[in-house]
Amino acid sequence: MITLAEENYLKAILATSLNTDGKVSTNAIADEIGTSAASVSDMLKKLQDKRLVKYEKYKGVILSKRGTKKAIHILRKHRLWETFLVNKLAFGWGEVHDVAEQLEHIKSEELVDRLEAFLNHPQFDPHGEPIPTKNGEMPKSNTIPLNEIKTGTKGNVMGVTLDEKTFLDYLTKLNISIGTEIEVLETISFDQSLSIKIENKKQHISNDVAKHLLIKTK
Amino acid sequence: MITLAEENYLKAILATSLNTDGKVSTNAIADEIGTSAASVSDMLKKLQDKRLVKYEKYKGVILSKRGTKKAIHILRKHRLWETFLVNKLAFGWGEVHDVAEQLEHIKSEELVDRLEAFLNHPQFDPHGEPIPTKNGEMPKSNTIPLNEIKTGTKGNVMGVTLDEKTFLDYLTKLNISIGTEIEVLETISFDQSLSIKIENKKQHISNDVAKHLLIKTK
DNA sequence: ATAAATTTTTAGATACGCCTAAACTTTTAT
DNA sequence: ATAAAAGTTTAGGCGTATCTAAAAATTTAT
Repeated sequence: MITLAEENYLKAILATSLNTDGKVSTNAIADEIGTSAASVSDMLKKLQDKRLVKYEKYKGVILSKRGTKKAIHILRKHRLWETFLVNKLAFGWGEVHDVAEQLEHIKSEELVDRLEAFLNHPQFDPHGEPIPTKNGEMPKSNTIPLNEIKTGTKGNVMGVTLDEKTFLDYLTKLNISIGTEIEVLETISFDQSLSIKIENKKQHISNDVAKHLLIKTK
Repeated sequence: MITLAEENYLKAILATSLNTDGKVSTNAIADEIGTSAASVSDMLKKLQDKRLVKYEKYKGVILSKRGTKKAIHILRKHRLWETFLVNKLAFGWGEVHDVAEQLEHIKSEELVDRLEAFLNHPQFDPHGEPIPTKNGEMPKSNTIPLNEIKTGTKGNVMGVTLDEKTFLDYLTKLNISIGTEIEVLETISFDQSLSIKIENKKQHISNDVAKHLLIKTK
């Protein structure tokens, strides 16, 4: 049996390895989880014993095949629940993370499969992140950040790459949500900020905002 | 903070006190939870310290006001989730209990309220049990067991009072589910068994089955 | 290349929740 | 009324997961 704490470690190792690509350090995991390096050391030994990670003292850790499968399954559940919360229960973008963090640990294959079907087999969650399939594959999306699309072209918001409440609240204020059509009218060369059109209304956003919006052009 | 184990004890004490009405014995709780009497003793002391129960050594335990509120809230979540699983995810009667037992511990007032609204404020769960309101009130239903209704009258199944897989599976076989209309044709005085009519088909059931079917007559 | 700084591990403690065995209360039977 | 039976609590121990402090290994700087 795999415990709740162990599941959180696997998830943290996966998340960290996606950023750094490769072996993950004890401290990086401690930061991600918000615990001490000592606790991480302890736990890595246990995960090693259960063959969920490959761990060498002082050298870092990577997920084993089994560990990767487990971690991706947790990620799958997390993103399906987030989709449920936003699409069915009308939660706001920023409010779902904590609840999904609890729901992702519910153990029932049947539940996950039925939930996925109930949501009509979504490929991406409300933040635009890919939802792993039952087999652990990641759907690839052909989106690009808004600040990289050509002036004069239109596209639809498919997701965001920043999960901060202040950012998501600002998007709501700008009337931007998943699916919103945006046209880039002009790019200011001075600060790379953008003039855009949403539902026939002209608006102006910083490059910093634009780069976190994933757009699918037609 | 109230732990998962503590929540399970509160739920068990509530469930047991509903059957026996009054003080609950250590052994009764141990049976309900499936643990030793010693563990129960331990835990009752902790719950006492947290003012969730009123406990006197060797004399039994009852829930405090705060404990009752907590326990009813857990029951509310359990029954709302069961309703979700059956009504939205098309789970069968017998399959939902274990999953609901996990879901009931998810902590988020917002989630519970939105879930309730999403389910259209149901008053009874798929087993016919009342779902406590946000204030902790229990909806009253005017149902009576099938073995107590007059011969020759009709009614609809509103719920069951036994939550055993073999029983629920047998009901499925008999074509009985929530809402099914049943007419009592005859009661056999020898063994109190019943001849009934469901969708124009005559069937015969034991008194033991009939007494666990809650009927609402028109 | 050696010392200093950083990172990581080990050691020792604590809280939770469970267990078994033994001791103690209460209830039941004679 | 007393002994036996049943029920309950205490004592001691175990596994999980966490912490702080100290030791060890690795990396960085001089």
